[in-house]
Amino acid sequence: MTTRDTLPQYRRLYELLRKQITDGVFVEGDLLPSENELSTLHGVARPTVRQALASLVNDGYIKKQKGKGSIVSALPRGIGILSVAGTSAALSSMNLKTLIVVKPLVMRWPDHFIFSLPPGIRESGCIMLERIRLVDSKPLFYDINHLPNVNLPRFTSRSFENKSLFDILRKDYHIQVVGGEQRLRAIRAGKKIARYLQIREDAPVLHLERRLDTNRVGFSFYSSLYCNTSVHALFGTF
Amino acid sequence: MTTRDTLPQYRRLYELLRKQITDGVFVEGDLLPSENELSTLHGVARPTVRQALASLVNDGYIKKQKGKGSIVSALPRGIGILSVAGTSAALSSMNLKTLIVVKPLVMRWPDHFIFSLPPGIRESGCIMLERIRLVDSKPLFYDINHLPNVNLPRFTSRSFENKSLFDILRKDYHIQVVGGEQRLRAIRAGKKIARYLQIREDAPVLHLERRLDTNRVGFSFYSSLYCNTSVHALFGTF
DNA sequence: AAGGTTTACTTGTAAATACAAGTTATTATT
DNA sequence: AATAATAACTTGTATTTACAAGTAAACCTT
Repeated sequence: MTTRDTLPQYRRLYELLRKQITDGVFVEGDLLPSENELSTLHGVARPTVRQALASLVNDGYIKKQKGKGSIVSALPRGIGILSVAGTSAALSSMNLKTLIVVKPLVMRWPDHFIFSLPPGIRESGCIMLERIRLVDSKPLFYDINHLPNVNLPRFTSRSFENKSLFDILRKDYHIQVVGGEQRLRAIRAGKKIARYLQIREDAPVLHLERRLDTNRVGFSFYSSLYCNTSVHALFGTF
Repeated sequence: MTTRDTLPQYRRLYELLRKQITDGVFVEGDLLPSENELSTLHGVARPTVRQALASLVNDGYIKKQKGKGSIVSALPRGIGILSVAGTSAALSSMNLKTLIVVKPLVMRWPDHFIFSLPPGIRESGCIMLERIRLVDSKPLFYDINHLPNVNLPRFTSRSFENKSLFDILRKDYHIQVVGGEQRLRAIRAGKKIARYLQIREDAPVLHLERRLDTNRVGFSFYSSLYCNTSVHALFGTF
């Protein structure tokens, strides 16, 4: 059970301000109420307010300037690559469609997996999911995801059409990405990648491999993404 | 009026602990001294210690666990160019050399710069710096940096041999990167890039363009980096 | 010896207070 | 009217104090 009643005050203030920003109560360039104002407004001490604001800075919602105030940043935070968010969030403004290449499938972990697996994970196998993301009807990403096959009820029967894997994990399974590791390479497209992305063989392709760590201890999942960057660059803020 | 040339206490403690971690005084899995110990050791209050530790957490050097302590994380094994801080740490363990292609040079900003410049920056020109980084005597990346030519005394006469631009800005000018924007592409190496990186023309190359925002208002600098990822992948944690 | 309990640590949250330092609008001076 | 000084804000740094909550080892009890 989640302790929403016992949520720390600074966390509650963070959630409130975050919602106000995402809901458009404050827009880019706006100044938040000053720390003292927020302090009296919500009946907490200034250090508590500062703790909330520090989290907002950390997550890229605001920037602070000494002597001036807390300035709201641009909302469409294209995150994606460096921060903790999925690729769907980064592309929300675009005409994005998802094509399922391989539906969620329980299988054995690959023998030579790029990342080392935590103990006890390999035994129960993994769930694999392959998708192609289309932007303006042209294939842009091809991504392969591997998740530990532990305590994810009805996962394989879920629909992943035009849905963010991150969102499904967060909303339906209360799993949040809290960090991870990534490796980036520019490679030549092989036969398979060239076919999926509809590009020439040997065309340069971005290959991004990621381990996504979550709030569930020992639960990390893995993403291997191939991206045709000839038209769209991968874009991100951090 | 003399500007205070001393760092804030929490910054100084951050630098000290950071150095001890990168120097191997503390290795992965070690516990740092407790907050109270650090407090009495360095003669600062615990909130000040916590401020320093929070920065170390933010930069990925440690992880904190309630009831246990501050646990030193593993240093990035690859080329940690994607992390906001701690780039030099990743490189220090490797046989890294830097070759200056173009020494820091004051010039006009390029007419068609990839990023839009803040107001008042274009007028005073920019400092450009081109380098090639060699790992095990083989060129790995070629990077072009543009910095605003404002209030950076003696910058052009500094040595950048085997030194991180981030470190010099942070330590000598109190400029810290607080965020930014990046664009990633996989491209084919042109003549110039192929020569600099000693690879075949048309070989796939990673192109990373970044705007680095700092704690100094209006002071952003820019980096364009070409990387041969055939041997080493670009590595990052988040 | 094995098990649970206590105790002494650790970090997390929160408050009140103080002053430094940057920004901006107002006021006073020239 | 233009300029300089001032006042009234803002965030930044730092201390002290207090208690809550998680961890682990020492301690008892069985």
